[in-house]
Amino acid sequence: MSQDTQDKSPNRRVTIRDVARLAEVSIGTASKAMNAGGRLRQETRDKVMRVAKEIGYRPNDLAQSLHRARSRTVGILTNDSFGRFSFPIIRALEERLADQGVAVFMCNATDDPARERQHIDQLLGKRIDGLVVTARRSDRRPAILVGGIPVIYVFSQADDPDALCLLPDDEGGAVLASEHLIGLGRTRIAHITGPEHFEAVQLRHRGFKRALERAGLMPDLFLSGPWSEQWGRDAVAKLFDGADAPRPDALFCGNDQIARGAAEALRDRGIAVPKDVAIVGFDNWLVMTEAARPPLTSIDMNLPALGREAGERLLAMISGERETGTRRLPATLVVRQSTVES
Amino acid sequence: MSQDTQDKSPNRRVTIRDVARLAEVSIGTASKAMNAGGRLRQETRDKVMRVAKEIGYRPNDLAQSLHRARSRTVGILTNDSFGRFSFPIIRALEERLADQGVAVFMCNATDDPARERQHIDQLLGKRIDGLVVTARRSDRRPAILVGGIPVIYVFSQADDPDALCLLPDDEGGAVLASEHLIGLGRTRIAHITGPEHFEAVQLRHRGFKRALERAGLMPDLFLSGPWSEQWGRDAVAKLFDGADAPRPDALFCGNDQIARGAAEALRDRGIAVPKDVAIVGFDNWLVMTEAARPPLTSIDMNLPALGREAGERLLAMISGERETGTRRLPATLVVRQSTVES
DNA sequence: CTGAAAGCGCTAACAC
DNA sequence: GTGTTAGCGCTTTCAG
Repeated sequence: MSQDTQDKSPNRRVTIRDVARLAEVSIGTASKAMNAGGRLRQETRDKVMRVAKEIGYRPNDLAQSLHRARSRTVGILTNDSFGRFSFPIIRALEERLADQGVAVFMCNATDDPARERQHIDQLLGKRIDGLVVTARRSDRRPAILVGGIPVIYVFSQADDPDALCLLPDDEGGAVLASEHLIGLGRTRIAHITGPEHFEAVQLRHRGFKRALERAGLMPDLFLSGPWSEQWGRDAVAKLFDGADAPRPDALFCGNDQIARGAAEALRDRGIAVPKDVAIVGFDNWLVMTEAARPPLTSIDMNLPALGREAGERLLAMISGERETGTRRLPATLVVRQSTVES
Repeated sequence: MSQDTQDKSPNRRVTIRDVARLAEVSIGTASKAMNAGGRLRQETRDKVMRVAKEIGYRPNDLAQSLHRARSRTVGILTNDSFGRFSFPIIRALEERLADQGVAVFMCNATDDPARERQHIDQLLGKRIDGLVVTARRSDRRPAILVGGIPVIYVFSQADDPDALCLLPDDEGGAVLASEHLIGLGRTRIAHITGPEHFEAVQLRHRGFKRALERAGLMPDLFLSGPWSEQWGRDAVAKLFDGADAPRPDALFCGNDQIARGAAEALRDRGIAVPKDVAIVGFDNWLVMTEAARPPLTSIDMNLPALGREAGERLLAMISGERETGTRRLPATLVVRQSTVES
């Protein structure tokens, strides 16, 4: 019994030495047999493999890593406490790396620099081959200084021009949204969005202006506030309960929560969506877009694609390629009933 | 330049040998100095430490792990593709473990058994000291067979009685919700919830019945459907648009989405919440509870507490304690305006 | 109090 | 073809 609890490592302690002994070959031969390389009689190779499988041998990555100077391990440092944006990215990243046998350490720093440093130290101790940094907001952050290992910033930007940053194309997404509304024949389009200090807000605003100006429309309806449904409702009150200025016939919202709030507020006023007013959101957050009445057309930032790309670039950097600069990945328009009658 | 790119490991390759050489001591002495143990002249210890700091020495965890048979590393395997439930758990778990210098490998299996096996193999190769398994639903799953390392199931259950499973107390949460409504003087309480095959649905239903029966009320209003806002709206239609049976004066909903849909549907009908009908949701998902009109009273499963507890139990198991069985952690009631006028 | 040396599990270079 | 051996970086007896 106490034997039983102590001895709870049936196949963990199985070493290549054991395989070699049982297969009646040298330890070097056994090693060669396991790794595809090396000239070996097929017979010998087979015998070794068979024995290895039988006794449940599993090479010790730690020992391997010690030898090659690669741990096949990377770290991911996130500051998005809620996880809404980082989770899809991390998931796709992890998936992409797992395909190459690279495992991912997850660290959450919650915007605490001390915690962040502590995590990085720990990761360096574990000899990670690379590091991915994510954040809640895509505003600039101080670069992380780790001696010599590749770092990549996803959904986040470092203030170092040599850093590689991967971001969604906010401006392009805004153009997509605006042109969709313009294509629908709308001419009084308002942009209701989040706090102006977000770079994403500025970029989306710029895309909005660009699209409207190109179409000969005035991009004069711009409202900035918090990222909440309540703000969506309030903004609609401002736009529609006012005196006599011509009312908007379309809303491009900075996120889906604002869009949903706006949709509800219009509904409360008996204004028909999309007939009287069309709405486009941003994020394509299904719990919002699909539950809203009507379901919301929205811009998808393709976060999983961002995560996959990050994985690929990181692998490239680990194998020696040098990558720098800011790259933006395209967003996509997802049409639902808030712009097009079903 | 090419020198520069090649040589991008300023302090990664610094070994204890270098420290020893520069501090003019033997390598064994240097080691003793780094680790608190061992009898050493303070002077020597200080010199070693100083040199170590100067040249940016950081012990190689891989080498250490090879020696002790502990990697100070655990794996977490998740099947929650959306991340809504698992993220808070993982976050708290990671935090708890990081405090003890244990790093966490994150693996997402997305309910694919082959992928899951592959991940586990990889983790075993990395010699993790323990494994945490999470899932989207808290229904039973086949136990994971890993030779001898501690496994713990969080927000998920294995069909092995020897497994340690940590879950929220669904039944207790339902009692809390129901008693809150009963305490408000409501007598016709309906339970609108998710699909019956979820164990959580059954448990919450049981708690609901228990509380009502104890109060001498009839728990006869039970509606099961999908986990969506739409279902919340539909259920309200069934309950309130019907003929002449006395209408409910309170709704206990299986999650916050259903609760929000119900609140909206009541609003559409001009039924006052909480005056005419009080509503309690489940999950305390802020984007739902706070955006709803009125904001929703809800049951919080305390996911972070669950994650922390998982971390603690896992550490205990790693240091040899034996833990088995299913443990449920208490839920909490969070009161908002859907039950109590502000 | 400090140095020397064995060995954790594995790989790669070199003998045989 | 297969065996031997020297490390990867570190800790830990065991001598001195």
